[in-house]
Amino acid sequence: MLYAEKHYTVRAHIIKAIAHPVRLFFVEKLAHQEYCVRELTEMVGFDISTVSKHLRVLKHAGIVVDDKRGNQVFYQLRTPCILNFLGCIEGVINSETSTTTCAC
Amino acid sequence: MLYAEKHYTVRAHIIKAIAHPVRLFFVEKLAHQEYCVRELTEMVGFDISTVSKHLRVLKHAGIVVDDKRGNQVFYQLRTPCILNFLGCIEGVINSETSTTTCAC
DNA sequence: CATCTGTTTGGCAATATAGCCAAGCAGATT
DNA sequence: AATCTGCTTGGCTATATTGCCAAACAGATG
Repeated sequence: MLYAEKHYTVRAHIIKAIAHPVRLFFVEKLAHQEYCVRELTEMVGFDISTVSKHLRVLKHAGIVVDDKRGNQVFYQLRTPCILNFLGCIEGVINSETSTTTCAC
Repeated sequence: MLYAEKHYTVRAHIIKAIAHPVRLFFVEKLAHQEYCVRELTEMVGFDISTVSKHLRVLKHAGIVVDDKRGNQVFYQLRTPCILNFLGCIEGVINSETSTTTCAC
């Protein structure tokens, strides 16, 4: 058996963190500038507790960092290279033929 | 609200397809050569029905293609750029400081 | 200190996911 | 046709995820 489960579990955990519409949106927003929880909440229209939990998932995965200033918590993308990955997803969406190559 | 839910749902669906240890392993294996279901099953040690369902998830997401030859079904990576994405995940794992840049 | 804003946490219900087994289907082979 | 191998599908249980509400907590401000 060639399958090193732990190796792939670690990586899958990180990928899973961005495998949700709201969290994916946050990753893109937080790539350009930092936002506090309330601002992000207004953007997506979910309950603030839901947003807080999504941000915790991203933080735990090492994708974003938080910075508490006053009574606000600002989140920011920690690993900008995640964006390149997202370009790759566009390739999957746009490719029509089999075994297509894409921009990234 | 700036959040275009459908746009992100489509992309999250694709990412979710590779956000599982076994499927991530398959993506890497199938990038180098095609394998049939039985071969992949032997590699991971799960029930063949479980493996078949994982492959269906990858296929539905447009990440792999299948090719039936005789009574075997061969799977192959359809969008090799997915591999670049995985390099990015290594960056997340290895980065210690905040807002790190990585290779990709 | 009381209160207001901003955030997190706990708990719950609804839904989705992952694994196995059993059964079904499709080509091969005899 | 019977059977064998290879794969998929259906069904089930266990677990994980996602959303909300309510409550708790932390700084700010009055």
